[in-house]
Amino acid sequence: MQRDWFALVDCNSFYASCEQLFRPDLQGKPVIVLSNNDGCIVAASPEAKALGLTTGQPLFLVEEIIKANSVTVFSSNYELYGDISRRVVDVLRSFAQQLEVYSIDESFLTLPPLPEDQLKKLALQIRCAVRKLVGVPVCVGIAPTKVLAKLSNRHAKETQLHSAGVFVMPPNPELRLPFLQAIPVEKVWGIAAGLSSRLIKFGIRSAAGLALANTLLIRKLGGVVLQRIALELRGLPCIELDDYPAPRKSILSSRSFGSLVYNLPPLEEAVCSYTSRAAEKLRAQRSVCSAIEVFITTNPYRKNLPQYRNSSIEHLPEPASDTPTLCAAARRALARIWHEGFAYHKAGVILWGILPAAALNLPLFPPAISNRTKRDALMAALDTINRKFGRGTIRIASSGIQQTWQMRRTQRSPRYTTCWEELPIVSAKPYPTHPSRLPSKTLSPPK
DNA sequence: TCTGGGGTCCTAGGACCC
DNA sequence: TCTGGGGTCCTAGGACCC
Repeated sequence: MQRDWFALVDCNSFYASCEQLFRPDLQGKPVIVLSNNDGCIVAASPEAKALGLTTGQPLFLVEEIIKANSVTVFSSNYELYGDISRRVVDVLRSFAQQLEVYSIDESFLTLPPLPEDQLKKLALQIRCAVRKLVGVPVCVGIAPTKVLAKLSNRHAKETQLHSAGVFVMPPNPELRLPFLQAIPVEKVWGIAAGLSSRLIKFGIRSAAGLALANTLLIRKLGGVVLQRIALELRGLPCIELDDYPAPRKSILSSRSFGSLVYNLPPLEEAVCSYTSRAAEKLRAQRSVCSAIEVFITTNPYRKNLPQYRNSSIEHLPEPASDTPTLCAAARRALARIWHEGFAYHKAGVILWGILPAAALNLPLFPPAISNRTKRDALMAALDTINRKFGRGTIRIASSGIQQTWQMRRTQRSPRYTTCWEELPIVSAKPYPTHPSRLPSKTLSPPK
């Protein structure tokens, strides 16, 4: 029986593409997007990559390249990227039997068992549809397994000029072998520095080497995880499509501060603010949590300053999801670990012991209007208002007003598609009579 | 001066149970 | 005098992903 195929659709330099989408003047130019707090590069357009700018580089190390080449720099704008991502997924759904949103810029699709040429045609249609309906470029890799689809997509990206950004892995394993031989083992999905150095010690250097390696050796070097990867490389699907993601088992919210924090009050504000965000995510998946962990840390890169990091877990008397209860618990945990005399650089909270809210054991004879009912109603109202008018429209007072610890986002673009005040303005000019006088597009951010 | 944030899965080892 | 074997659950830590 012929099996379905897997397609991996991956947006090219996604965050940079989102920025270019509303700034046509930046098409074909070097653009980078920074991590939270404007710290590292998290996305670079192909033109920026050509200058040597890559994901993960700290900004301050590449300032000269940026200045010398007039690279356009953006702070991250997750409101925008999240919205564009949803639009891409909407388009992809119309092509897929099943779809798994793997990350903000990647989705796996299952496709029916079609001949190779038809698969390629379908891949081209997907690519064109996303480009036309949303506006961002994507590459499509198709293969019999997810691990091979990842490699296929990588190949499509690397050979975009003559592959048109799509690639279908040959169905015949023997024809795939030369392709796999050219791929270094550390480029395979699921194999990072630790595993690859162990594999290389045993002479397994390429994807083909891993596909053909002895099963016992694979098991010894990387357990069942590596074995699954090896089988997938041989074309045997072991990693299923996850089209109904389970609710999160832990929820983390953390940030580095815009500047170092020395005192307890601003640290409490930050912890309450992150707790509010985590609680919001918790309620969005209709769950409650049983414990909350708070962690704080100094800046590990500042070797000249005294270093300290610690965390503490506060167990709740009964599972909860309301912001005031969780904030109170978080502050108790923070009080246990805070020490004077350190320059704090980052804090965060993690919600543990997550259960469906519906599974809560309620008292046998609850009062007509319990405290829980009131809290649930209050939180539902708060979430509704914040969804409608923007995150943080209503927030708990202990998360602070000034928020001096807030992260830096000095170069953020407008939230073009999710905020009424920041909608792009398109200005039209009288149509010129001669083609040589066609104006460049004048889509511009609002002033 | 300046170095992100948010997850998952697996394994080993200990506690505990019958 | 003789003191097993097999299972589950939980947790911490590691490795990996984007």
